[in-house]
Amino acid sequence: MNELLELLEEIQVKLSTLLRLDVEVDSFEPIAALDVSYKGERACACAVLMEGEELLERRTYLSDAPFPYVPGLLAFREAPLMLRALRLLEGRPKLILVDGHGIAHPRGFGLASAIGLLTGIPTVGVGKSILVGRVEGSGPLKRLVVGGKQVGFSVEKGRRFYVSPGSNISLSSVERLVKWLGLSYPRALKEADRWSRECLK
DNA sequence: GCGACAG
DNA sequence: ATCTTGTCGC
Ligand SMILES: [Mg+2]
Repeated sequence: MNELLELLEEIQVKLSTLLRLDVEVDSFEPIAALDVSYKGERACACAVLMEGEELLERRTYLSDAPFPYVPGLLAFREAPLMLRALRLLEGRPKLILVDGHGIAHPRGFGLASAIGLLTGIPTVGVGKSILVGRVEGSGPLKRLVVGGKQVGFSVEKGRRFYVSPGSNISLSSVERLVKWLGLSYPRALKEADRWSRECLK
């Protein structure tokens, strides 16, 4: 089984070379958000679509968790479910927020990167804690650095969270997005979290 | 070898 | 992520 995990890690290393991190994105809406909740082996992925403060759509997809949780390999557990929920959306998001990191990952290929590569849509990873890297700088918007290179931001406004590009979007665009969000945790992700949990009750 | 380790 | 009740504070 360790061989399988090593194989999956090698796949991440190769796929990371296919990421597009030079795309300037200036239009973020309609914006989608993805999250997954669990109840034993049962899993529920939720995709929401928002425009301003209006929740345009809310779709959920239920199934059994296809893969266990292994730090660094979260994409193999949640991406398949998130993609199914995403496909249920009728509207087309200009950007997707994912509950989990983007390139702020040991091999530069987190959950948000997988979603971005598989959809071609700009994706941004939003984590509530650090998987890899350290925070540098000061102020409410700090730099998240890995191996001397900035891979994202540490955002502070009440609760602290970490943001990094998934794919199809540049680091500078992510910075503009964070400022556009007013440095606060995205309402869309709160909705996705709430409803993914709700559908398991 | 030991500790860290998204959700 | 989930397990879980009350409790401190705005
Ligand atoms: Mg979540």
